[in-house]
Amino acid sequence: METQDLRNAGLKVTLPRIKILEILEKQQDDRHLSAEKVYKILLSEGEEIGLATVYRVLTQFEAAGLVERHHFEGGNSIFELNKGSHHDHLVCMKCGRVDEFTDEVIEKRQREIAERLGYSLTDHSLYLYGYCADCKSS
Amino acid sequence: METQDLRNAGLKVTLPRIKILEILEKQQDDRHLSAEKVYKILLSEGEEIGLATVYRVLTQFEAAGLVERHHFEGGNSIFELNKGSHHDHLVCMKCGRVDEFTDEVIEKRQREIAERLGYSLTDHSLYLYGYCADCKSS
DNA sequence: CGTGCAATCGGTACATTGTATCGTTTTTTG
DNA sequence: CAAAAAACGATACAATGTACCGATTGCACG
Repeated sequence: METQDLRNAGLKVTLPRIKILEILEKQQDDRHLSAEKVYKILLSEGEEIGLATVYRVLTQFEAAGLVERHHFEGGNSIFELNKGSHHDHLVCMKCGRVDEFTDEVIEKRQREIAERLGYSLTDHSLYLYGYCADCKSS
Repeated sequence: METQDLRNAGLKVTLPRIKILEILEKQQDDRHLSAEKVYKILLSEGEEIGLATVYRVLTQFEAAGLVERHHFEGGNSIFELNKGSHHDHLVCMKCGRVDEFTDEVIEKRQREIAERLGYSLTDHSLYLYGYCADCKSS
C-alpha cells in the first residue's frame, strides 16, 4: 500500500503524493521519468495536480530516499523509483532505452580512488552511452 | 600559437575565439570552467565580448574537438580544454574542486559490461562526488 | 593593399527547466 | 469536529542556454 510507504518515509499522506507514487510504481518498461512526463501522465488521468507540486513531491521523495534523481545528457532531471539496490546505467543514444547494471569491481575501485585522492565519497554517477543491440544493426 | 590551432580546427580566426582559447589554456589549477566564468574573466580583462558569443564559441570548440563539455551535478555545463587523454572526474560538493583520474580496470569493466548487454559503446561519463581533503575536516 | 561578401559578433528577446512565494485547501491532532 | 500545521496550485521568478537580427569583421581576390 502506498499509504504506508509514505508514512514510513516520514511524509504526510496526501492525494498528490499517492498519485505520483502510483505512477512511478506503474512503470514497467522504462522506470525513468522526467517531472514533466509525470505531470503529463497525471493530466491524462484527469488529475488536477500542478507542475510545481510534481517537482516538490519528487524532490521530497528524493530526500526521503524513495526515488533517485539522475542527470542524463541533455540537462533535465530524470527520476526513478528506488529499488533498494544501487545500480548504474547504460543509455542508448538512439532509442533512449535504459539498461541497468551493477559491478562490484568498479564500485571497489571507485572507493579506492577516492581514498587515494583524499576524498570522502558521498555519491557517484556512472553512465555508459552507446547503441543498444536493436539500434546497433539498423 | 592559438591562431594555428583554430585554423587546424577549421574555424576562422577571430578575436573572440583567440581570447577564449587563451583563457582556457591559461588555467593552471582548475581547468574546468563554466561559460559564465569564461565570460567574467573576459570582462575582467576589459574585453567587450558578449555572453552569447562565449556560448557559441564554446559549442563550436566542442564540435571541433578542442574542448569537452561536462554535465556536473547542478545542471550547468562545464568546459575543459581537451588534453587528448581520456580521464574521469572527482568533484568536491563543497568547494567545487575537481580532480581527475584514470583507471584502466574500470575502463575495461565498462567495455565488458557494454558488450555483455549487447551495446556498442560510444561514450561514457563517470563522476565521483564527495568532500575533498580540505573540506572533509572543516 | 582596397573591396565585397560571407561569416561572425554583440545585444537582447526568448525557450526551457526548475524554484520561491502566497493565498487557499487539505490533513492531522486533540 | 475544530483549530493548527502542513501541503497544495497558480503563477511569478530565477538560472542557464539558444535564436534572431542588424552591425561588424575576416579573408579571398584582384
